[in-house]
Amino acid sequence: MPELPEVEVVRRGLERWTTGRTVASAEVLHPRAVRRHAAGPADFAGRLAGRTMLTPRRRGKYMWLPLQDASSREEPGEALLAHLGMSGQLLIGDPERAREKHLRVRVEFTDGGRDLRFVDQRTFGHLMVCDLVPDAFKERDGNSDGTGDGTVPALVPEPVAHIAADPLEDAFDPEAFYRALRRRRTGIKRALLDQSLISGVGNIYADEALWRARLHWARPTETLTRAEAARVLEGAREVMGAALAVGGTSFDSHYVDVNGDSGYFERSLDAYGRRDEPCRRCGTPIRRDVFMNRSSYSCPTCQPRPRRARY
DNA sequence: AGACCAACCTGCTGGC
DNA sequence: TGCCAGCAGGTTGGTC
Repeated sequence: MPELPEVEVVRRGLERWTTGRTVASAEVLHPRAVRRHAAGPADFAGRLAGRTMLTPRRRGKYMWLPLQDASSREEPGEALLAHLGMSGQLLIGDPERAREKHLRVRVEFTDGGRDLRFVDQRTFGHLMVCDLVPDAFKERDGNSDGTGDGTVPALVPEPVAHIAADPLEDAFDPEAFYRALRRRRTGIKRALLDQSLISGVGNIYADEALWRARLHWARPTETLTRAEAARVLEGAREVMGAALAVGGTSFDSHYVDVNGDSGYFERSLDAYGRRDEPCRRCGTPIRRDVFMNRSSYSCPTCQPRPRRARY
């Protein structure tokens, strides 16, 4: 699914509903949902039982809940890590309600209240319990990413360590991003989707950021000027911030918050999904190109194809 | 090292 | 009606 805004919507819901609650038991209904948990489903469930969930964090499209032993005050060394993939949902609700068709993992709490469910039709998403390791960006601080208490987490889950900061974190370094772009020999959209360069941006918001920056998706990264790179970054920040403010983008019932409610940003999209509809700047019909077996939407007038294109 | 693609899944839609 | 191709917001592991 879900790109940064949609994941952040879910993170905020979890913050409200799971923080400080202790797990009674976890049930894995589909082993593929925890395939990245190397020790297997039983170990996954065993590591959750008796642990207390602390304030959820997020970087890019990953989110995680630090796990504290109920009897301990020590800093958490492990976290429940979640990636929603293409169709994953984390839902909070009455534990007695019917089981969803694609329910993969269910977590019950010692207070007997609302349970936490991982529902995922396509099973590209996953959950795992993993170690927290030092954050490559920890020397930076004072962020305002809206993901917590105003400080960059000193620790991140091991699988998150290899991805870059996301553009809504203060830990994100625009100058390093620009240098990385210039070093690459690829197209700007491919670079935007590369989570090791910038995290949180997916197919929708890449197209939206490029539309705002008036750049074609196949523009070679090594030819970007500093000003153009800044425009893309600013476009990404603005569009993801605006989407977050209205609950994210929901084309269908997959992309919902922890209560199952959809966001409203679809109507504000300027490029994505608007094939043949008029560009909101110049009126030219938006075109759709196939690239990497996925769609790219752009305005032929505002975003002319570069002479030297990179795919 | 960096670039690129196929693979991993289920379900829905549109064309024939 | 059935069947099949195409499409869907992501990441990885492998090849070159």
